[in-house]
Amino acid sequence: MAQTSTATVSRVLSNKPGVTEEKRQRILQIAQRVGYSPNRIAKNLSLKKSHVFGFIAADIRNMAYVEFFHRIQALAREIGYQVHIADSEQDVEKERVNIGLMREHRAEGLIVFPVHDWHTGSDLDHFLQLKLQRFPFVLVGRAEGYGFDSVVSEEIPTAMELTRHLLGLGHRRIGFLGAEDDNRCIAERVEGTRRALSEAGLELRPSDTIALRDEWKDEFKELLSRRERPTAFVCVNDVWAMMAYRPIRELNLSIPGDISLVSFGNNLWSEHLIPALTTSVERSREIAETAMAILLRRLEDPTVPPMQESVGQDIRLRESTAPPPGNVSPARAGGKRVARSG
Amino acid sequence: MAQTSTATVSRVLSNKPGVTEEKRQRILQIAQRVGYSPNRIAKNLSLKKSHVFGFIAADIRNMAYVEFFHRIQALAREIGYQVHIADSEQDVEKERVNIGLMREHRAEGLIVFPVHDWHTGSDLDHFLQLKLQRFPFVLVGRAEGYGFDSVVSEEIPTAMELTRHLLGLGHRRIGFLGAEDDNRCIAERVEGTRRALSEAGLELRPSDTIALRDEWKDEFKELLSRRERPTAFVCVNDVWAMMAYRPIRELNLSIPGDISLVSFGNNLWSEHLIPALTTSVERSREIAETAMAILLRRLEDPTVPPMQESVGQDIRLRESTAPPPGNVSPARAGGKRVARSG
DNA sequence: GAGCAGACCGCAAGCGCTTACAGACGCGCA
DNA sequence: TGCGCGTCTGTAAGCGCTTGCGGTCTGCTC
Repeated sequence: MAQTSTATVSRVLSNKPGVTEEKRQRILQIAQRVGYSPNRIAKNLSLKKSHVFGFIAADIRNMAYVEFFHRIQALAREIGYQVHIADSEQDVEKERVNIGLMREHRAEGLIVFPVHDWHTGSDLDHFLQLKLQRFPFVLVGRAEGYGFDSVVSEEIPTAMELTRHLLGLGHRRIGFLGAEDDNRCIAERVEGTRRALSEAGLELRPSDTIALRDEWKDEFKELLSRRERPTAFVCVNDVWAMMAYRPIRELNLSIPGDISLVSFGNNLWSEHLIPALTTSVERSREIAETAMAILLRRLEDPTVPPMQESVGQDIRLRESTAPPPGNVSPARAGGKRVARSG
Repeated sequence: MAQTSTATVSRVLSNKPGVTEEKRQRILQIAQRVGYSPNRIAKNLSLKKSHVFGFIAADIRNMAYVEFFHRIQALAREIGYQVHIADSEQDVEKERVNIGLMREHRAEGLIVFPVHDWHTGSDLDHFLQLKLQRFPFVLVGRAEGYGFDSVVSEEIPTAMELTRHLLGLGHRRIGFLGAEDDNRCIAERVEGTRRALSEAGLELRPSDTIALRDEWKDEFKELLSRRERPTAFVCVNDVWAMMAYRPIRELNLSIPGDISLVSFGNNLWSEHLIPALTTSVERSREIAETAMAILLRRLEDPTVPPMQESVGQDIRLRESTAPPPGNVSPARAGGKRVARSG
């Protein structure tokens, strides 16, 4: 307090009207001089608003989040919000306490990548409770059947599109790398592959499906060594695809000469692989923006019905796909693929 | 307030002694029943402690942070702290406002990856000011000459070790990929390479040094096409290394047959490349732990002299290095490299 | 010159918690 | 019975801000 009341100071520092220009300047100057920094904690307490959103990640180390988080963060900042981040480390229990913590910090809304996608038993109690209490939150990455606000990436259509690309090149036997049952997202990728195949009167054979397991590499090599084997694989993500390069090479098979590979979830390196990998790419930025939009909408009107959005993925055609050996695709006449994209 | 004063309630909810067991139980039960969630904001205000550390990243999208951040976060949580994260987006001005915001939120300490490593002009004013005000903060990733608390990754020794590995294989002309002058970390990598070479009586020729520029790829190919050319390159990071694979391949040269490649900063995919890349790997976890330790130390005793730690990097020998063509290394008798590691 | 609107400004209450302090109570002892 | 002491509990004053309300002052109108 320099020469005036705290009320006046408060008014100038919050840009409220009703203060003489002269006083305003004087106060600002003093504030500047003494290096005054307003106490947000007190401000928030007083305003009964925290200006905080919570972001709860199932596993923060999954880089897939970085772009997403970056965008959320930027959007939040634009409207003067901070985002608190918490890591569930793939543990439902931690997820639960994270939610509790966020509430203690009076986060005004939550954006969460849940640990589980197929909720069994009590795994979703905490979300149901949130919903019950009208606490604004949006689930991302995993669709839900409980009327939660959510945004997901379209897995089935993407899988179908990738598979159709292979079918279009002339492949007739297509396998799947990295299947898992208890993960909805992955299950959907398998499902999409299956559907596209069955559209073409083909099927995804169980024996052509390699699941996540320690011995996958041996199984895979064994599969590749058979006389009758797939000429292309859909990989569940590009880490799997990348891992597949080596056994294929070790069997003296070539990509895409003998085996074509497509995968999900473009990471920035997949274009640098040799051959560059054909992948889908999640529109993280758009997902983030959608999630934020939903949250804000919910905030301004808690009564709107559940919002469930899905955003598509883009396909990047690169070098890892070509017609199967001994076959010339209807579309192209052999030779080296030149498609490129970033 | 159920049947007692707020003071008593406060005491039980903060696990303070001096409350009859009976009352304690009753209060806990009521709290449970009404789903009471303490207001951290008020608590912090009252305690005059925020229980918050700030983490300011130069560019959050740089995945190199994920492991680091994860660890910081975990450590902070263990002692009941939250960490607020801010993104400077490679912009000093944003860095400045981020610091301001953190102070408004009364963060008790800051961990920052500064935007610039070689501070010029006013780029470090804000840090000097922090130091002046005894505000606890630690700079990471970039060494400083101003007596700031800091922890860095050892670049020069690592570069020397990588280069010595190449020298040990018999390489006599070694180039550098991705040089940059105005970045300390990169400059140190160049410097380390240079030193190791001069130890061996060799030099790093300017013409063998490819800098970050749009035309780097053409320059690189031109260099590779000369009769006299390097037989190995040190790459400034593994994205560069990965990008180098292609032009080398396009010239029908092989890795490591014709050209050996080593690089810095192992990302999880570099082992999946074909051939797998020999790289160094930052001990992110250790860096995080060191940074946190320094911060805590400073917190408990603001007067200790500046702490500057450096943590080493590990070298992962993989497949991208071999003796130069027409040469048999003293250590090994040709053939295929089998070194492997994760 | 009295009355009044409007612009400024300060008082003080209040945000939800903590905690120093003092009161109430039970106990043992002289 | 009276006193001192230790234990438990409530009162109230803050923490640093916002803001409704009422007071003061200026300048205008009639």
